[in-house]
Amino acid sequence: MKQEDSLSTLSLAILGLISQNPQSGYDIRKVFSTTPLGHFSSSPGAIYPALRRIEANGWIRAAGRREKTGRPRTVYQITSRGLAVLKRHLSQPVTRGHIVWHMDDLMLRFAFMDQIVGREKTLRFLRAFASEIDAYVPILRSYLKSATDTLPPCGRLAMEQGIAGYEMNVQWAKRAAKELARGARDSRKERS
Amino acid sequence: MKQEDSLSTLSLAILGLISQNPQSGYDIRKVFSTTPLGHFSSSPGAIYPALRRIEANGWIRAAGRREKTGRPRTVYQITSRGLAVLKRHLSQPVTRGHIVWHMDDLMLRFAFMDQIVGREKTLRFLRAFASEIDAYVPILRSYLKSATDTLPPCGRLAMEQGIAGYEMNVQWAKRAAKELARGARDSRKERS
DNA sequence: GTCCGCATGTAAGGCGTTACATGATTAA
DNA sequence: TTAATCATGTAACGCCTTACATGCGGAC
Repeated sequence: MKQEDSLSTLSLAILGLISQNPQSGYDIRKVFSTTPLGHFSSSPGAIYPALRRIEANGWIRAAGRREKTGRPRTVYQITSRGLAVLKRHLSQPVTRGHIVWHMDDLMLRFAFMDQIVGREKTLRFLRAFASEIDAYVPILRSYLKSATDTLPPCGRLAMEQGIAGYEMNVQWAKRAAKELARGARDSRKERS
Repeated sequence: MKQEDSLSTLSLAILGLISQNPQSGYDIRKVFSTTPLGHFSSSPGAIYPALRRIEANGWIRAAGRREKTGRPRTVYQITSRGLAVLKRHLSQPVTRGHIVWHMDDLMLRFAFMDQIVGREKTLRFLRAFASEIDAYVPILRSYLKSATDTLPPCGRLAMEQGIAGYEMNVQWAKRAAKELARGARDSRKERS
């Protein structure tokens, strides 16, 4: 037993990819090693055991070996339980803890969110993301101000880099929300 | 045997802190849990074993238990071998691999660099950092352009966030280099 | 004398890394 | 046939996480 709703970052990436379309371990490795999503593992020693774990939890299942072309592959597809877990994970609220310690997980959630839980929730996510950071940045700033005398110059600059990163994320999230909202309006228009 | 020159991120953080001034595991935990450097562990199960490993490598040594006030502490100080390892790690060239997979290590290196290997090398580091990213961003952009049709909208936006982060880092590095160079000039003037 | 905070630790488990191993298929 | 590529795996190791344990000191 275990299998709570919690997903490691790698499991999230794999489950998200498989949810988009069924694929094999090799396919996933290629995505990780050839696309910029590949700030991930991509090593067989990470991927295949992870697939086993996810399968053991009943979140994916092997759907037929081998293609017509020849070499045996194992293509996995997501199960309904897997989809439920993914949805739950993607629906988690954005907390300060996520902002500070799990930014990578947040971005991954965002990347899959639209297709799994819909545009509406994605927009809410972006707003929560931006406002959590907005609340956090002043704290960092005030720490920086209070420590600026005791900090070595490079320590201060390193902190400024961190703050600049957070501010960039706020700007990005606002822009992204605008674009996605516009996209939603457009597609409503198209449908009508 | 092992103990090559490679330092895990946590080891680097700990060794760097101890190099600045001798301190105990508890001190380090406080730094990690109370300052924004604390996107690190801070849990005893991480810190104390790490201190043991570092000590076993001969990079730090316990320098007297207990303060005058009472409670027994174990204060560590860096050894000459530890300083050599730290210097070697901080002197590594900046590669694309570091940019993509180990940005946290790079920033940590930067934070300690000034005091350990000097202003000159720190400036060289910042320039190399900026130019490695400058060379990488166009690759990301061209990938984005080529994949923009097949990517879901959120996938594209997530990639844009990554690119924006890299560009922010370039700007930051240039500004930081300017400030540090100015600081160097000023202190030369003061000395004269 | 009890309770809380300081300071250090340990044990079990999970997971990623590196490196090696294995078969099967296609191209030369 | 040999080599290269596809596709999947395994074993050893390192290290972090979580959770629990322990002893001492000061405050009331």
